[in-house]
Amino acid sequence: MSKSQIPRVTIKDVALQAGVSKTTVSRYLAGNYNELAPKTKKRIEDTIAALNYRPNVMARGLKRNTSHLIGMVVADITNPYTTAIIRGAEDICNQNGYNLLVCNTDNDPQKESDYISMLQAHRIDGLIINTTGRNNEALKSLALENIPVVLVDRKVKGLDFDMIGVDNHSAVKEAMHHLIDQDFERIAFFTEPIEGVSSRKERSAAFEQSLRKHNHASWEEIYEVDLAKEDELMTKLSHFLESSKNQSKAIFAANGVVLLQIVVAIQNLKLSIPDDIALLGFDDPEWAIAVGTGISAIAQPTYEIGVAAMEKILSKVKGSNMLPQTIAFTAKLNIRGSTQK
Amino acid sequence: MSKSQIPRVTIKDVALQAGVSKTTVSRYLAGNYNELAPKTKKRIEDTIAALNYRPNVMARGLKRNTSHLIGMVVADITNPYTTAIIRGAEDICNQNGYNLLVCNTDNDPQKESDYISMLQAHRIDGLIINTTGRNNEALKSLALENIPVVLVDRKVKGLDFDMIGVDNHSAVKEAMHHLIDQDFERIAFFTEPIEGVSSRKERSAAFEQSLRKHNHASWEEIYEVDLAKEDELMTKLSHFLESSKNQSKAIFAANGVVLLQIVVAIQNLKLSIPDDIALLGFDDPEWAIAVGTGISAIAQPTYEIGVAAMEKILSKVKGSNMLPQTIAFTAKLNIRGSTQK
DNA sequence: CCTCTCAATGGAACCGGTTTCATTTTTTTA
DNA sequence: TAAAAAAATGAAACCGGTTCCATTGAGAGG
Repeated sequence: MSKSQIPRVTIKDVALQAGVSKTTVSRYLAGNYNELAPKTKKRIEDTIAALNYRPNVMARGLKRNTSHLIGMVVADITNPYTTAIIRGAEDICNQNGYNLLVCNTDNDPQKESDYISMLQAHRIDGLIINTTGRNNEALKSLALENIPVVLVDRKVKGLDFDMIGVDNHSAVKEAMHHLIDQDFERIAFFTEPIEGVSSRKERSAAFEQSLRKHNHASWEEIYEVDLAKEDELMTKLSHFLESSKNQSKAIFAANGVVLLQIVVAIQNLKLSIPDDIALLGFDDPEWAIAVGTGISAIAQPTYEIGVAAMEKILSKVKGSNMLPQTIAFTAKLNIRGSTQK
Repeated sequence: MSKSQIPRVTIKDVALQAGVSKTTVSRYLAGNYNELAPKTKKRIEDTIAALNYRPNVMARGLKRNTSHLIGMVVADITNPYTTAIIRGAEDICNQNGYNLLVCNTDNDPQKESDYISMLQAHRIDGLIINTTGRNNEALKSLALENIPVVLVDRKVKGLDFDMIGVDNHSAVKEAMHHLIDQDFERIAFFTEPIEGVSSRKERSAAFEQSLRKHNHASWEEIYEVDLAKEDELMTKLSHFLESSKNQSKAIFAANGVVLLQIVVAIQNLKLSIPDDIALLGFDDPEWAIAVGTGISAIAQPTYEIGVAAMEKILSKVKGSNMLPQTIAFTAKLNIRGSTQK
């Protein structure tokens, strides 16, 4: 049983009540006060307040061909990295009178594709995306329709879009410098499956490169772990531990999610950080400071990344046609107890 | 300099190309295949694919008076509690062909009010809100326009809406039972300012009541902390510690955010959990298991709360007129090392 | 063969704004 | 004071769909 619909107040109601035409009200709404007689303006103002009128964004959007909606497609909304970016983006978005449509893909290309379609149907004015990298065609079709796209964290080969992220190479290099300084005999790199994800690729490549440059023996110890598979992390971790018995060792976790899983696994194995094993993470979640004597970690300026991405999108929405650029923020290495002997 | 607009393909283009009327295409879009000759259907299908046509949701919404948008207003999007709820809500939302507009208020009533207005302008079909409790009029105006509202975590006096949350009273009682069993001489409750927030009120009330029932001395030790103020937590924590010198003691953190801050503070004071001080939290963030020997915590079924909230909203959007109800999930107490002597 | 149904389709109004262009009113200027 | 210019306002078309109602055509029944 459906409820009776109460008709909402429209521009026509306001016009009638104020004794002017729709056109005049529309001018008021657009803020063209200079075309309005002061007393007319006042009358409309009062009427709007009295009727509690709120213009219908869909009607406006239909005519103007703009929705005042920005789409944000993220791979994992429960990841603190993601939420910090959303927060930054959302702040700027809000300040500019836009709203944010947030979509969570769980790194599933199919979901991502569906979402892009839905967002397109909503005629979003712009899209910020942390993409799986498997929907290039869909993204290109957005671009064809002149909807600006900004990539966050992950760039995609063959797509010439703006990209906001951090300088993964320098950050990893600095961290590795620190680890190598501490003379660990073995250093392993744990990451989610690299596949086509640019940030994972950059980080693992920088890891390997650092070790090679120092002629360190561990340069091949990159473990790719699918966290969705129950025991995979523990299996690979055990493998590393067994192969490095009686050697001093460290693990470099490629992002915050992996870092947490490794901390938990180490806990379960009743090992101690850093005595049995040192640990360093890319991403510096709030809790890193609270585990043991603190976990060394690379902090990304996540809020700023979100801000930058939204600013870029909005400038394009408003007509800028700067060429696509890659903005790489500098990440900060925070050294704590977990990597100090 | 604004770019030249490429006109998007519309229903008219499809109709023309397929050699039928807009009406017929519209019927196809609505899925009324039984009113279509099979070969007509096929022709439209092909044309849509060929032109890569995607119907404009705004045009549809304007006529149908529905946006297929659900608003979600949250107090703190960086809180894992919040993101887990969003994730649950989003999953259901997506499965039903709706999109989620996420707004982050930072617990600021002004921002909340602005957002409700914006969402109203977008003609959202429903609203899920974790409210500051200071915008009752705005929420009532939504209800007046027949837009269903579901409250999450916090109910508001005077607003007869559906509400999804947990049974705070039972959860706190169970946790207190555990703490009292452990014979702590002093137990303090740290919470963000209670103000009008129902969940905070319920939890602190249950805390006090539990202690009174057991004639425990600590029943007045409720500390309200504004985390935005730099030193407030440390000041109040020190106060508690000094007043309980040489006594065994525990702290009950009223939510995950407070819990994290307390862990960090204890860390800074170089105190040990649970030897110097025991700790238990409402909310069981993923990292709780990884701090020290694990932090005892009350886990809320956050994902399920999000799911339930969205299901409730959608059922109302689709016409259900069940009376408002309060759904209280059962929280689960996970006892770990932090409260065991 | 002619009506009668019923399936298939189209025409046109409508949703609530914006925008173009014309018209009315007011002010300025000669 | 009349003409010209400027300011204020309104009528109507439009945005891209949906929906009501009318129309067409084919097969059924008499």
